[in-house]
Amino acid sequence: MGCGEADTKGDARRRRIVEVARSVFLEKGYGAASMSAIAAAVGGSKGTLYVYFRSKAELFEAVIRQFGEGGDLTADLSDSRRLEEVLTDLGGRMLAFVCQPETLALYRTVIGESGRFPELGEAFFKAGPQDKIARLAALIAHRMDAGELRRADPEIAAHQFFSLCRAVRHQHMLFGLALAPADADVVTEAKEAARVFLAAYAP
Amino acid sequence: MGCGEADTKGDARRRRIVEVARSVFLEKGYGAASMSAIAAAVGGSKGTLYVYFRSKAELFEAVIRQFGEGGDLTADLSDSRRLEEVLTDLGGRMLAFVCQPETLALYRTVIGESGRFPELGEAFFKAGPQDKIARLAALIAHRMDAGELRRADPEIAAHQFFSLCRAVRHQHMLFGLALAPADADVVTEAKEAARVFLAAYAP
Amino acid sequence: MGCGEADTKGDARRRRIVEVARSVFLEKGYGAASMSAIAAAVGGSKGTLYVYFRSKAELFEAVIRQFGEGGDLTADLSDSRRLEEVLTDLGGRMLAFVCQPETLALYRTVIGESGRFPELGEAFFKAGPQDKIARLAALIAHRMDAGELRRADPEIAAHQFFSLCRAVRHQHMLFGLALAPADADVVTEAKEAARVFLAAYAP
Amino acid sequence: MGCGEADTKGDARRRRIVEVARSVFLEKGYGAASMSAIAAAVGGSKGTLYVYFRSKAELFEAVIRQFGEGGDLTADLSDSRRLEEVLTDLGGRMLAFVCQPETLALYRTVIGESGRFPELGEAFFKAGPQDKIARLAALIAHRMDAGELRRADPEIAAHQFFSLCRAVRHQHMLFGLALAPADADVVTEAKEAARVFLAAYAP
DNA sequence: AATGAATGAGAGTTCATTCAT
DNA sequence: GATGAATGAACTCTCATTCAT
Repeated sequence: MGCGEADTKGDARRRRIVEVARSVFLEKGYGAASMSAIAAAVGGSKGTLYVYFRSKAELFEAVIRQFGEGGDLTADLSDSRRLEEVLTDLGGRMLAFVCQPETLALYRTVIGESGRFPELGEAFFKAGPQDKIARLAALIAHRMDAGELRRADPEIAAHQFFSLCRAVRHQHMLFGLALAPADADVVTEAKEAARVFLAAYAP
Repeated sequence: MGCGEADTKGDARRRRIVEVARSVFLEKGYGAASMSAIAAAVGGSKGTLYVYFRSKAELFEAVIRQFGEGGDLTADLSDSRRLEEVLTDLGGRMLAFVCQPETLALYRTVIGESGRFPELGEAFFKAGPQDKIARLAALIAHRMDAGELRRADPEIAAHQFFSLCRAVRHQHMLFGLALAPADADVVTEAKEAARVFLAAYAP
Repeated sequence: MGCGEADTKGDARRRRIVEVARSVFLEKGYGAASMSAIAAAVGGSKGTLYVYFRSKAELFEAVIRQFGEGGDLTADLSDSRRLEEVLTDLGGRMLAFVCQPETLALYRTVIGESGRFPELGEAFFKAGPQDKIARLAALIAHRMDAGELRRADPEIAAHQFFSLCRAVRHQHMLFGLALAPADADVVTEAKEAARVFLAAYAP
Repeated sequence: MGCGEADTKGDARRRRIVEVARSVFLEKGYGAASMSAIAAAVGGSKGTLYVYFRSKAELFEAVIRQFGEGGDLTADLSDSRRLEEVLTDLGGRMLAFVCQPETLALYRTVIGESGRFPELGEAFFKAGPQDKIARLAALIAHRMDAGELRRADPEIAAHQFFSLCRAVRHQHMLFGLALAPADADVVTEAKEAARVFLAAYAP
């Protein structure tokens, strides 16, 4: 009453639903996750889910949107370390994030449903990968300006760097062919990606 | 009976079922594809499907296994063109293949279900991508032997090259953010991948 | 508080609910009209409906009861016009009223639910048709006394006249086979009903 | 096997479903009759209903269509009795039929849903009342030709006669205000209708 | 008096699967 | 081998109703 912000009670409930739904969706996939199962996991009734979300698809979307915030991958423009170090660091963190079981499960689910839910793939991409790519691209552009990198389209370059990071391990994991990497493996792969990238973009 | 090889009639039926099921699975995804729909598309009865496959999952697996054969991506070791040309050609063909709507749909479906069907992801990977990577690795090894490329792990290099090819367009398509590329776009992207790759692996 | 008659504020609210509920019930029918929809149309919350009415059925009943007041069909005993004219006039007004979309919708709804809500059919009939029939019967009795009509049961005669008015057009409309009649059609049908009636009851 | 007509087994099941569904629909009305209840009454599973009918609405329609066949109301053109007798007989049979509880329940249900299922009202009317009216109109036309009735539109006349038959008792029953009539009451009302009708159409 | 979050039963419908023919 | 009718469980979603605030 008289407070500045909000409907905190309802919001808390809503947040809790999204959180629980996330774990169910990621474990079972969109199709196999039932609203009953989610309601049971939340500890409420099915009807309540529909008080907060108009449909299963809408709940799923909320899960996806909330997920984009994960993975703190700030690329600091003023970072003064040698570029190789910066890229290895950034690539390593990104790779460790996307190899986490939960992230991987989400990635799989979103890709699996993108054909039928086009807005969903878009929402996920914009909430997650796009942002990270944009920040890396800004860093790359910065270093191009500084003469440390050959001039080229920084966004394409950013895509390439991230793809190189995910070229082996993550690709295998996507298909269930590899387990989560140890920290050392992540660094090795990021380093290798940085090496290829820097050779190609040396000024 | 009395023939040398096979139960040809039953085999033909089986093949037809797999073929039809593929199109249904790819269009709707595993969860949303119903056995009824498949039976109707085959032109037979639902019961018949169960004569050939013990369950929906088994039929799905058969579909995946049969799929690996697509995409003629032979990398000819004796190809005498300059490596840049060979890579651009090969990368372009690979990219064009994986951007086809059907291939993309399969890719999505397999990735989407890999968490729940681990053997399936493996079966797909082995029947498809692995083979192509192995052939490219052989080519790369050959050129390393010839001194055209710096010595390194040829399999990792192969993964990197394919990842570079798929870095932008295919990545976007996976999430439904881009339409299928024109032929020229494919070539451009393959060329760019070859450029980065060759810079990194110059002897 | 402190006023002579009533809880006027609550009464106003109650009246408003009934009014809004009517339109919803008539549009959707009893079964398909949801309390949510009614609450939304009223602009209040679902809970409020239950403050004024113990159940959906009770609200429905209130709607029906309030409806009888429609249709100004006074039959003036002292009307000195020729009986044919009076009947045509009266029959025409009645027919026009019952062919109105809202009246028709109510009629359908009440009839549809009369099997399960017997008090409801009765309430409607008494609030609506019965009254009109009684007034017509009084008029007919008056004219019988005056020797203008053969002596007979005036109530049966009244029923017959109204049934004759509704014999064709309204009957078709009930089943969705005809649209609302133009004014001229109404007059024609009322005139025909008066003709048959007068021939049968000529003294 | 090798028989001339039909799929008798499936047809029998289908007929049984329609028959059972009819009793449930008439007892509860369309909205309140659930597919579960119908399945239970049939003694099968809900899924089976959907083998024979694509939806609840379609099953309902089948019920209505099958109902039209009821009520043997042949009007024999060569009937040589006096017209009054013929009409009393015919009107009485019609009235007895429409006052049967089951017929009345159907009538109510169809009218109640006609606003939302316009094709349904039409289907019912064409399968039932229309036919009876047409036959009576033919009889009336025949007697007009014979000079026994004043010349006029025979179809309107037929509507009027049936409406006169239903003017009192049936009208009350529709709203749950009267019980089913005894046989004698039916005859009385039919006779009265015939009297009014003949007075109006005397040559 | 008014709210609106919460409920749980039950709606119509679809499905993978079975089995007698 | 092929069928297709039958099943019953599970699905998403809606509803009338209640109750703490």
